[in-house]
Amino acid sequence: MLATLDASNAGDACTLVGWVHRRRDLGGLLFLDLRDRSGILQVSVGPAWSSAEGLAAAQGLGAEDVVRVRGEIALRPEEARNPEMATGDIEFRAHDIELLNRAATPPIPVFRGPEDELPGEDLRLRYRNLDLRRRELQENLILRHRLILTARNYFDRIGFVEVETPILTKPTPEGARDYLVPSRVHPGEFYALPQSPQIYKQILMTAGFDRYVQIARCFRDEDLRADRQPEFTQIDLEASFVEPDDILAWIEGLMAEMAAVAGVEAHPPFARLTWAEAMERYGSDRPDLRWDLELHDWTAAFSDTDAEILQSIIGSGGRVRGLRLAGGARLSRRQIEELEGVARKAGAPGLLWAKGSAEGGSGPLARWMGPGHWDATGAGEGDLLLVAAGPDGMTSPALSAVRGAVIRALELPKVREHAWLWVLDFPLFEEADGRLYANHHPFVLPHPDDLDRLEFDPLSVRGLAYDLVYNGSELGSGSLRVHDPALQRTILSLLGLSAEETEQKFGFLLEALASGAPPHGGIALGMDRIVKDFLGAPSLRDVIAFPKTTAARATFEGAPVPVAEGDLADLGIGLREPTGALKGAEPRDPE
RNA sequence: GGGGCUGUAGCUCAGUUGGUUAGAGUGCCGGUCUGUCACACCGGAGGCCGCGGGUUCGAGUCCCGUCAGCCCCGCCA
Repeated sequence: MLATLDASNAGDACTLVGWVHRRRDLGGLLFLDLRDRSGILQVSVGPAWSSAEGLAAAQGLGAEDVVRVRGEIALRPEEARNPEMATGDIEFRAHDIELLNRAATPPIPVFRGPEDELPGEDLRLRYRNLDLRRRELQENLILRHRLILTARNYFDRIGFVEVETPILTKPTPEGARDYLVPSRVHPGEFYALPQSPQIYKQILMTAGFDRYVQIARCFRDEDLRADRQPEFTQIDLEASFVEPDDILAWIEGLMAEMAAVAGVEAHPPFARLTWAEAMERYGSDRPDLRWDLELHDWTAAFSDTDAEILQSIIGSGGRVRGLRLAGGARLSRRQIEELEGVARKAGAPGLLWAKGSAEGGSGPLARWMGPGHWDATGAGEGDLLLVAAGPDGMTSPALSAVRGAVIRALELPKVREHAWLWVLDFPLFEEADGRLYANHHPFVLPHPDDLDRLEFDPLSVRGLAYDLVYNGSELGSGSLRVHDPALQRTILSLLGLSAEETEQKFGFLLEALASGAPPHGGIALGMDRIVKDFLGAPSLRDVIAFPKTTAARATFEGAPVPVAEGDLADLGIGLREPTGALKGAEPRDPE
């Protein structure tokens, strides 16, 4: 490894291999920066120590050529040392140079000068092998490797067994769209790629693998985001005879070890909020607690208001909630309008605001406010109130979005650099289109205190579920699971599944639960997000070797692609609109 | 499915109100150069202005459509 060499190696004769990173030809003297995974070492080529063939070979080299150099490690002359460079005290005096493989002039540069911008992301993905030669991406992937290794060692040490589960699985009726895989042997029938190993790991519990872990690849056919890829990696685990605190403690221990590897601070035990507290104080189920700004409920204070709009909202069960920003009055009208835009985008009809001033205040809300209201909100001169009124389902997401925006607008100081948080007791169900949906998935164990309300007030039932949140990013999600087949049937029927559907779709799970299933629970952590957030990288693409584009394409190899009619026929598949399926990705080198 | 931003030389970008022959840096090619390290200097090649249509005497520039990349909403049990 080139960059592990230093002055102590001076005088060593050896052979080095690597890529030509850059060439500086001074005429009589010529320098090559030789690169490998470890870094860069300067190779100097000159008539005093290089063969005529070596000189000639060096003159013909270009960026990214692969070479083998025979020579000797030497201390650089005092005045030619480069303190900016890890190997800047030494150089490699080449005797002979052998070109192992010529590189075409790279379409995107691997070398990046101090003021060079990165090439466009489309090109970086199209020529991913070149992009991956850059030190930054190499370090990201190496950190990822070390984090996975840390996790595997950690779980091995505390008695977990890694078990692989199938990639060809059964389609799931709820949740994300499945990637489907046609069966050749059974034309017209399909496997699905797993959205997670959820059911398999529960079945492993019934099989007696009481501590299971897997670095599992998962697939969801949904639209992408900067923090969402269609295939991703989870640290997936499940254990029998556990309480939530067991899982939380294990994960806190894991995160402390992984964070240490990445140079991130994580000091268990982590903060805990119930879901209800998180929604009340931050309007979000994954609040970023690097800032301590909280929402307030001023419904009581405004119950006597003359503002008809507030009166009618309060009268219909809505609440008046908002943020108080010390010194926020310095925000301009225009900046506040931008915050209103943020609130509207998050579903609020608007945002009421008031600036506190010596004259009594200004802004649309201020005209409805008397001294009692100012006292109740605690706002004084120079402060800003941002208020939303309505049902919690509207004000929470709106004010959460405003909270984030105003933190940026006012550049509020962080109270901590690394904010770890558990969010507990999520509702078991949510309601949409007049029916129930599982909030997390249908296997979450209801909170024992709420069990008696399951059938007549299901929306009030909490689950024994927990999310791990780091700096406002959801890193993991888990729960205790239902192990009683009767309870599981009840929950599936609440979700609208008939007895027949239940048997057809989940019969194998229910059968396993009826075979002597231990109480069990687990969690799944988003491996890609952990690496991304530990690095502070802007996108998951920076921590995945071969990511997909936002349109779920792999542009390096060019997937997906249309397939030949005959291949489809073998699978019993006919295309409805063959022309539509044939547009798009073209093979890269169609020879 | 919807909204937004971007697309000009291999790469990163500039290009005025629509007006002559579309520029810069870098890379590439050729040359000079013995201590460079973003080497320096001299010379050169390199353009379907993403693609298609429209408006106009005239379009890189305006309009419509489309493709690609990115960000967001929906979606992500």
